[in-house]
Amino acid sequence: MARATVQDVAKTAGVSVGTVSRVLNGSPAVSASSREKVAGAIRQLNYRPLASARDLRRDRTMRVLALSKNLDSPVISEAFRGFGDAAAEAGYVSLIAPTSGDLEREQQLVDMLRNGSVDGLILFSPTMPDEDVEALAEQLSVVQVCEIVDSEAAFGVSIDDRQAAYDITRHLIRTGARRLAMIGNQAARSGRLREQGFREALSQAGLTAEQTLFATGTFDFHAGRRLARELLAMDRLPDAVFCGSDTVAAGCVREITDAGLRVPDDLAVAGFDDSIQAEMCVPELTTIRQPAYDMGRVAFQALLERMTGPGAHRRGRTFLPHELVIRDSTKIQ
Amino acid sequence: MARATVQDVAKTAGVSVGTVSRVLNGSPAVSASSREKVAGAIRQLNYRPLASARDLRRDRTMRVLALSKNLDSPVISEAFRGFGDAAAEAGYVSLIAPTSGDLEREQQLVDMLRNGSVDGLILFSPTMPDEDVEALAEQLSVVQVCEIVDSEAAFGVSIDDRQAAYDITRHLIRTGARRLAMIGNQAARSGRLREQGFREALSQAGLTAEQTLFATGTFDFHAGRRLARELLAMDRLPDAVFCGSDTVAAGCVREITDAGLRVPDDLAVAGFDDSIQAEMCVPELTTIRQPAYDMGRVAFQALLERMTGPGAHRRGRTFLPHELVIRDSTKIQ
DNA sequence: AATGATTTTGGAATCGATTCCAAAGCCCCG
DNA sequence: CGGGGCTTTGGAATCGATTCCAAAATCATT
Repeated sequence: MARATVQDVAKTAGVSVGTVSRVLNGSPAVSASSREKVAGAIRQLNYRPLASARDLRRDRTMRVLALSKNLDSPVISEAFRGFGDAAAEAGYVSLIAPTSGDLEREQQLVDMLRNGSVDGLILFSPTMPDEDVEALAEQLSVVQVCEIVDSEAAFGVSIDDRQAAYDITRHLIRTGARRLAMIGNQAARSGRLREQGFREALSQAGLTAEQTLFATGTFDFHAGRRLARELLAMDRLPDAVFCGSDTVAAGCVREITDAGLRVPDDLAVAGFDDSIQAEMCVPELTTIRQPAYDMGRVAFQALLERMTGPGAHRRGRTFLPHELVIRDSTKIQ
Repeated sequence: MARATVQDVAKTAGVSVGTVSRVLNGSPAVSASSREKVAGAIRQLNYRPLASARDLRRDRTMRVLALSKNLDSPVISEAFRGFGDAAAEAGYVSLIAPTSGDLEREQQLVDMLRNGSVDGLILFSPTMPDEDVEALAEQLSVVQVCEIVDSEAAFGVSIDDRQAAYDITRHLIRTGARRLAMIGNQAARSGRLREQGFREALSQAGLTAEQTLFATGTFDFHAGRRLARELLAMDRLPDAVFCGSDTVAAGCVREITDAGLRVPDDLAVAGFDDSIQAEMCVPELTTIRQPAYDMGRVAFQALLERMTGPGAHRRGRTFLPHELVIRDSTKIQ
């Protein structure tokens, strides 16, 4: 029992393929009686228009794709939810694919945009070099989220990572910390911006970083533990450590606690993202809330504009407001 | 600058479209000189075959899709990694889309299989009724993972949830627990199987459940806390509580600890999944390891068989071995 | 050099849905 | 009843890549 085609429906309904197509696409130029006959035939044959044929003719797919390294990041999963909701409202199907940081896999997925498998692309954390992102955005509909290449061609949505790191570092200083350390991720552009904000806040207070550690491989709970161990091995402990993510901060807190020290009394810890991990941690983490859901929504809006909008593409970045969330992993006042 | 077509490439290379297509598809029936000319033209025009045209003609897309409620579950993200790796090895592109438990969204995504946007579908946690899954699997290539409808037509991969719950409950009993409680998720088929295993282990030991609580909305950290509060309000505390997920167990541990009680001395806690949360928890959780990555791989293999295999489809379920991971949230010996 | 076998090529037909154009059908009004 | 305008319809052309068939080119052999 092969798939029914528009021809089969036309024959069954006793009309022409043109009429069937018109019914399918809600054209008003169809009589009620034809509409009914076609609807009946469609039901009878369990007909669905073949996507590839439709896409070929229409020259668009009504599908958009998001690429990220991982799926298990709370920020990404939340941003994708916003993206997906906005996409659905506009009649688009949204898909996501993890690249695992593998360039070849990423290329294969980006090719889906190049070969018209999807109409638009969201990049969360590209592995490819910046100039490739730029070249891609030059021709096709691409929007970056969280990690943004500062480019003419590409459009991006994120928080102001530098400012956010600045804000939370200032909070650490305000609560009395003088010897500050940082555990960051230099592999990510956002990580470098956060380092910058961290250093600016310090130098503005007349301080310098006591220690800055950067993960080499993954930036996760275990990395947090490992790097915290290095902090604990220092001759004189810092007062506070700013971590580039909640997950890493949680690892940090865990290692400190296991060593018999107390957070925040012996060593304050600050995270980033305000993911569920910040609340699961004991003590709960002071962190920066990223408006991930909204970032996703805004990203889709920008993508839609690029896909359908007039020639003049909107460019540059959009920064959404972040929020300092103060909890018990840092000292009071 | 419109997209180049196979016609353009043919003209530029000075050959026919047939030859271009043969080069694209690596047919041996092309002379070296033609091959070179075509390769040059492709590079010059930056040509990519249009997916929709190719898919239409070939009647397949080399794309597969996975559907799940959420993205942020560690089991799902890991299973999808296995699925994606296996897919890539076979030359398929794998995509994932969250449904948010919304039936309409799910239908729209399932339609991607019906209308040939993808060749196969993996279902992690369908929202649609069982008979719909079955009807779908009757006609098209569908494989279930984790949550499996026990059907003739559908093929599925999971662990033996009943047995796993039985095993971990027996461990609780072995370590001295007599008054056991459970916090589960009756909304999921796997949750119901786990409840069954829990009860079987109890009755085999001549015990009955002291308390069984089920989440009504989401099954997450906060739900764990909320339900743990109910346990703590009982006249006489249970010895141990089996939770249907690590995340919920973590919430449970947190609530118990905040109440000034100690895990496992006052109340032992067991989780499920062996996700990173099990290690982030203090004390770390005794739990059941699901071979999520392998489940994903096996699921793709099954899907591939359904997509390309001969008429006789493999049916039924495949159970992969789980593993009891003993940590500090349960008593020793 | 001719013949046959083999390799390589060109180009038309095809996949299925959409769209455009012309023709047919309908309605209304004088 | 005829004709101008409107609605509705049929069907061919189209989107771009693949594939099949026949023709052309090449090669080998005598």
